[in-house]
Formats: sequence, C-alpha cells, structure tokens
Amino acid sequence: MPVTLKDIAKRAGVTSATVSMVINNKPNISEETRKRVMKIAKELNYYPNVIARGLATRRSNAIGVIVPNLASSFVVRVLQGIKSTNRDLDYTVLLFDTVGQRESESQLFQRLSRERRIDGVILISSTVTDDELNIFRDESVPSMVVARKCTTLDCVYVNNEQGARDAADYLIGKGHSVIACVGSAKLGLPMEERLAGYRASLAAHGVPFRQELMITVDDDGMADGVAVFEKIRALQPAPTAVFVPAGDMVAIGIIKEAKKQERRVPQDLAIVGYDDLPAAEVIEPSLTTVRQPKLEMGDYAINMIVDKIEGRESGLKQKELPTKFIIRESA
Amino acid sequence: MPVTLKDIAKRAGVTSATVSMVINNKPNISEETRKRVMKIAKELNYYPNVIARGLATRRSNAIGVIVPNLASSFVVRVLQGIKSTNRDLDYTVLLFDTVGQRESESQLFQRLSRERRIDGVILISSTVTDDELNIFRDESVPSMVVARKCTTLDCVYVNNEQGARDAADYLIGKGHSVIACVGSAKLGLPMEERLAGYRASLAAHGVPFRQELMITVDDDGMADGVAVFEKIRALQPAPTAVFVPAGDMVAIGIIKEAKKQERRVPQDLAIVGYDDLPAAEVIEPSLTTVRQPKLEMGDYAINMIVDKIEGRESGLKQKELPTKFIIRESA
DNA sequence: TTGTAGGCGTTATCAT
DNA sequence: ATGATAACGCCTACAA
Repeated sequence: MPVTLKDIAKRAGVTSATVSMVINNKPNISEETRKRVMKIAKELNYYPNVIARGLATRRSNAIGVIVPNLASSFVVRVLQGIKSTNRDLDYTVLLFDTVGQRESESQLFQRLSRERRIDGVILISSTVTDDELNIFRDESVPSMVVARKCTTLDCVYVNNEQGARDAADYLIGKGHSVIACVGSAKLGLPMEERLAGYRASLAAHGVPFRQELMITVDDDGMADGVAVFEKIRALQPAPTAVFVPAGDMVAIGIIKEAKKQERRVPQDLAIVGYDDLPAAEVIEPSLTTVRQPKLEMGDYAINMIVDKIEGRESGLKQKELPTKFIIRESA
Repeated sequence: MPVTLKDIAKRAGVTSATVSMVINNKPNISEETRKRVMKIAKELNYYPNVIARGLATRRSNAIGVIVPNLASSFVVRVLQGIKSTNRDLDYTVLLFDTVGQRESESQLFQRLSRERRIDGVILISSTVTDDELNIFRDESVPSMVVARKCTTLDCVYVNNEQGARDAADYLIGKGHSVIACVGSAKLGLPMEERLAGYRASLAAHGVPFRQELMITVDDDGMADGVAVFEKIRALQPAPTAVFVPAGDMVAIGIIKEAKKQERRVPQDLAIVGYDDLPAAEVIEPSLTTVRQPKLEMGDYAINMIVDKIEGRESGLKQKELPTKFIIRESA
C-alpha cells in the first residue's frame, strides 16, 4: 500500500537505483530525470522507509536518551535542552527511563547498541558507577553522560565544588557561622563534590566544620525536606542557616515546614538550595540557590553526540560548565 | 562485527531460519536444538537487529508521542503516565515536540506513518483543529489524542465542564457572587468547555453572568498571571474570587502578585486554579484547584494504542475521565 | 523438526 | 547518466 521507490521508478521509467540517487541528492543525475522523479515523488507523497534505509546504511538516525526518572524537574529541563537543539540536527529521540526497570542503565545501553536501534546515547544520571561506565565504553556506539564527571567517557557536568563554595561563601558573608548542610543519598559523585565545596568554603573562612551539622536525606523531594526539618531544629549548636545541596525541592520542603512552625525565613533561618528548578521562584520567600545550566547541558550533549556520530569529533571530551549563584529572598 | 543469526546458526550447526524460530519462541523445534541455540545466543550476547526485523515484519515496535511543549508540567506528567505504563508493554517511545518546528502536528504524523517509523502515535494536545484530525484519521497508523475530546478519533480527555462547575459551585457555596474568570487563548476546545461549565454553575445558582469579569491571557505561564492581576484589580464590580481555567501557573502568578500588593488570599481574594500541577502544593497559600488525572490519561492512552496496534481493539474509543476538585488553602 | 528460498525497501558497487 | 545486482539481517512459506 505505501509508496516505494519502485512505484516511483515505474512511473518515471527509470530504475529504483536512480530514484534513490535523486532522493538522496547524489550527483551525476541529469537535471531532466531529477525533476521528473521529484515531481512524481511529490505527487505520490513519497517518504522513504526509514527502516529499510537503516538496514542498508547501518544507521538509524536516532539517538537514545536514558533518564533515571521523568518525575525530576532537573531531568526534564535537560531533556528540553536536548530536544530544542535537536531541532536543527534532525535525529529522532528515543526516550527510556530506568526507574523501576529490570535493566540497569548499562544493560539497557548495551541492548540498544546491539539491537542497532540507535546511533548514539545520552545518559542523564549522576549516579552511574565507574563499573557501569565501562560497559558504555566497550560498546561501539558513541555515548555521553550528563550531570556527572567521569574520566573514561564523554561527559558534560557542572563544577559542583565551586557551586557549593559560592553558596557557603555567601552565607558566611552574611554572618552565618553555624550552617547546617542537607545532602541526599541518591546523588552520588556530584553530592560528594558539593559537600567538599561546602567544607572548603568553611575552611577558607576559618569557620569550624562540625560533623553534627551534616544531615542526609534519602531522596530529593519536597517530602524529604518537610521530614528533615525536625532534625534541623534539634541540632546543637542551633544553625542560623541551612545549605541544601540535596536540591531545591528539599529546600522548599524545609521552608514550608519552617514557616508552619513559625520560623521566619530568612530572618530566623536562612536557606540556600541547589539546582534552580522552576519551583524555586514559586515558593515564598523565593529560593536563593545554585543554578545548574540544565538547558545548556542538554544542548552541549546533543551537539557533541551528533558530532561524534558523524565523525566530526573524536577523542575524549569532558566539558565543565559553571554554576551560577542566584540570589533571591530565602537567604 | 555485531553477532547475527547466521553467526549463531553456524556455531549451532543449523540454519539461520531455525535460529530465528528459536529466538522467537516458535513451536516445532526440538528441545535439544532449542537449548543448544539459546546457549550459544547467550554466550555470544546476541540481540536481534531490530531494524532488520522491522523491515521483515513491517512493524517497528515503537510508538511516537507528539507533544506541543516539554516546558509544560501538564504534558510532562502525561508523558510520565505513558512511560510508566509502557514498562510492561515494551514499546519504544519516540518523542517529538512541535514547538518552533516547521511541521504541524498532522504533517509530522503523516511523515512518521509513511516513513514506517512507528506503529502508533499518541498526540498530547488540546489545540488540534478538526481539519488536522482528519489527516490522523486518513493514515493507516493507529493514533490517539490526549486532553481533547473529538468525535472522529480515539481520545482520552476530562470532563472540563464538570470540572469548572465544581470550582464555581465551590466558590458560590463560599458566598462569592462576583467571580472573575481567567481563560487562556492557547487552550482551544477544553477552554471553551471550562468556560461553559463556569457559566452553567452561575446559572444554576442564579448568579448573574457578567461579560466584564471574563479575562483572557495569551499563554499559561506564571508571568501571565502576574501581568493579569492589574486587570483583575481594576474590575468593576470588584471580584472577591477568581477562577482560573487558564491553569495553575497562571493562578500562581495571580497569587504572587496579589500578595505583593498586600491582598490576602483567600480572605480578600479567593483563587481557584485548574490542572493540579506539582507547583500547586508549593505556593503559599497552597492552591485549591481542579485536578486533571494526568498520569491516568497517559496510562489509558498507551494501553489503548497498544491494544489497537495489536488488534485487540477496534472501533472508535472515546474515554472521558472525571476531574477531582482539590481543596487547599487559596479559596 | 529443519533447510531452502524469497522478500521486506533501501543503498551501493559495478558495469554499461 | 543510468541499469543490474548484490547486500543489509531477519522472517516466513513451503519443501523436504
């Protein structure tokens, strides 16, 4: 039923090889047949069968994007960056999430490669282990990780240490010296970097580091923030500020609970988040936070992977982007 | 380089046809060769080339999801519903957005169909016109629209009229009789339905409808809400409540600006939104709103499209889901 | 139960 | 400049 090269060829009185060359703008075709063929193709509303083409060329013109969880605003923003840049690149985006899946990220990647489904993969994840990364390197399909620094693979990430330093510097500059720090257990390496930045800032300002001010939550949602507030309240010495590298949603939960308990933000308790999610502008007081350039990471990732696929780039590329400290009302 | 059926066949001392049958669990294969073949396949870490398989079977096991804009929380939540259900269905999801694209939704759909890229399409959009919908019907690929009622195509949508009625009923029940209504120009049919629901509620309670209380914003972002507040303030008679079928983000913008101008919400001005986006719980006071079952719509859509693809369903299916009125603090 | 053979719609390499 | 022809890797009658 669908129209194929052959159909066009028959009508044009040529062979399908010729039509193929016309469709693909190959040289050495007479203007006359080129026009004739194009006209018929348009009339018949022809579109090449990408599956057949893929089999012949061994290229799918598709890139896979593996995300841990579509519920995360962070992830969605990166995805947005990928999609909006991809506009001019014209690869089809296959979306995979790994939350609650039987396959790990690397298994999924391996399968996608072997199935020849995709020409390249972007992995948005901060938590891949080094072991997993090896599988990515072993397959012949180009891949790229977003939001996590790694030495064995192409990646784009932010300078988390500096981001956290900026935050702590700011709080210390405001006169705070007892600054609680709320990390998340699910964030892997980037979290370690942020914690290191926090400590580095304290050290640089001669503010004593206190292990008892370090709190960890399991996830990175608003509920975690609400729940952790009791712990913050119970802290000795009592903090006058909280830095929340666990992310904006946790920080927002803390703000909400603080207000409910009649603590004024930022007067009684200053709060600084991490990420600059859209919700940071919604909460009141609006959230002072460390912005991660999410769209830019997506943009960089898709450009780089396409350059790799098309052979314009080779060798390991690791791109570090700066964070930006966004001052609003909460600190 | 990649391992193919032939490679396995050679090692197993059979032909690739046999291996194919084993891989696809066809009957009439001796237990012995089945085991032998499977063992080798596992050893070689074989995965079928989905492109080649697609060419042979004329099926891609992929479904396309067309979204207007990944920046919309609403859209992302529906997408989440699709993805999480798809887990057990095992179709690959191809993601397309149409914002700033040269192709319209229907053109894109037509191309995808003709290219044989996908077995089915889910369109998340409230604004498709009836003309566009015709193209969807004409192609032979099953399709499904989310968030918009239509008679010529499969769809899943909510009862917007009832949703808006619930909201207005509630406000009227609270003693309000001058209720402004903020619509959005970009929402198409669903917006008309909501407006109708608002009017129906007024009528049912003998509250006079006033055209001058109807306001329209262009988009559905927080900025629109902030900007429209001046208009609300200037309204005569002065409203004591605002219903915002334009969506939660607009409602949130209104709340923010109202607070900035020292109007208490809900005491001076009660506000009811539409959608129940995650941000509705972030804003303070938290937003009373009409919840759309976003995950459920995604879930229904993917199930239905797969049923269609696999021939378990036929005939037009239109599914109406109820909204749920969520009472929080803003009204 | 397994092998043979042809086809799916393109692209690519030769000839011509 | 165009036509034959052989892949690409898999599936599926049909034959054996």
